[in-house]
Formats: sequence, C-alpha cells, structure tokens
Amino acid sequence: MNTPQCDYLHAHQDVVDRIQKRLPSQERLYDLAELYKVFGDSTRVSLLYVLLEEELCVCDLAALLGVSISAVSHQLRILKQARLVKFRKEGKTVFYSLADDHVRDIIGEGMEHIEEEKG
Amino acid sequence: MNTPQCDYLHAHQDVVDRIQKRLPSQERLYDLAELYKVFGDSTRVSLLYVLLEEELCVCDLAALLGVSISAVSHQLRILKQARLVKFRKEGKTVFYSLADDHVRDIIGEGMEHIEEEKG
DNA sequence: ATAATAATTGAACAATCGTTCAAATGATGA
DNA sequence: TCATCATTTGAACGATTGTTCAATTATTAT
Repeated sequence: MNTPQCDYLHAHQDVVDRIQKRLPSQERLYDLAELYKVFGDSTRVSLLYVLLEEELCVCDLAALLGVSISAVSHQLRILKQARLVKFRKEGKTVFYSLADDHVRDIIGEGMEHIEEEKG
Repeated sequence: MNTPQCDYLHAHQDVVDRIQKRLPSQERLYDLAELYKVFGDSTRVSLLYVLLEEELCVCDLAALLGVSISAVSHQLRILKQARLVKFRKEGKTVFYSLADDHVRDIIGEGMEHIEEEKG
C-alpha cells in the first residue's frame, strides 16, 4: 500500500521526498480533517451560522433549524468537543455562543467559495 | 419536529423570527456543509495540502500519502466534483493541481484554529 | 494487433454518522 | 417532597462513507 506502484513514480522519487519534508505531520493533517468534519454537516454548520448572530438557548436553536431538541443537543456536544462553542447556564436554560472568532473566518472563506460558483 | 417544544421558546418567538430572516437559505447552508465535508477526510485534505506545493501525478500523490492509487483516484474524483482541483493529461499520466486559491485560504484558517489549541 | 502502463471505475464491505425515541439529569417552584 | 420544565444522554436504526479488489479504459511503444 505504501510502496511505489508505477515506473513513473520511481522517476519522481526526488519530488516525493522534497514535498514529504514540507508536509505537516500525519497527526496534524488528521486533526485538520477532524475540524472540517465538524463543519461538514448541515445541522452543525447551521448552528454555527446562527450563533454568529448571537447567544441562544437550545430550544430557540432547535426552532430556528427545524430539528428536534435532542438532535440539536447531540450536535452541540460535538461542537463543544471541538471547542467551537461555549455555554452558560441560567436556571434551567442553557445558552450557547461561539467560542472564538475562527468560526467566523472559516465560514467566511467557505461562503466565498460557494458564492463564486453559484452567484 | 418543527413545532416549538418548550415554553421558553414561545417567549422568544421574536428572536427566532428576527434571526430567521438574516439566515442564508437552507440550500446555501447545505452547500456550505457539503464543501466542508470534502475537506473533512484526511486523505482529501492531505491531497489538497500536497497540491498547495505543486502539480503532481496520481502516482506521486499516492506515494506521498501512503495510500493505494485506487483510493487516491476515488478521492480525486470527489475533489474534482467539488471544483477544488483541476487536471491535465500528458500521455498516460494525469497531473492534478488546485482549481483556485480558495483551498489555500480555507486550509489556512483551519490550520490557525488547530495550531492555537495544540501550540 | 499486442503488450504494457497510468489511471479510472463499480461492486462490496466494514466502519462511521445523524437522527429518533425513551429514559435520565438537574434546576425551579408549589 | 413532588411535579414540571429544559436539556442531556444512551441505545438503536438506517444511511452514508472510504477503502479494497478486480475489471476496464486510454495511451503508448513494439
């Protein structure tokens, strides 16, 4: 699986070696993929988008997205684990908000890409 | 599923309505999630990361990532469909490169986020 | 034509994912 | 303490995903 499989490759072993050196570690690339995976679900990306506007409780988030409270809660847990959102409790209610400004930047770049192809 | 489910929500119907208006269409948010989904696999982000450096053939890409030619080819097809990479043929060899600069920007923002928490 | 090579493709498989449902927390007020 | 409410949690389910393997296409050279 990791062994060269075509003659052409052998002619470019130097290229492979050179780029290999500049590459982030496999672990880093894995973490990067994990981050995008979190954005890669429409419920979660909608939650993040909504939270760009303001802090909201679980119930309002569910109503805004049109999904069940339970589904939202499950997804909020994933966003929490990825350190993309934070929360505070007020009585029985839990309010969620963005953890930092990276979400805004990442969503901004993504939006630019899709708006370019769709107009 | 889409109906309010808690008293608290009823008290915030105005908030829900206000934010609803500023929200991109469901289709747009779905497309956004689809874009991140493409970045959300370590084989694919690695391919994109490697292609930041230079144009490469399928065989070299497979060697660099340590995966089979077939697996790389399948993933390149997904990157192609998302308009993130383009290709040119030279004899039997196919060279892939990035379609535009959005990949660089999106990966840049993602890297910033994970480097902040890991150092 | 035939053989060889680079890459693509389709089917199949296990693994992962997101939702639903029901049950459980944790906080509040009666 | 008991009932109620907002949220969380765990198990279960179907759906989607990424890889492997084998077969195929497209290109080149003999």
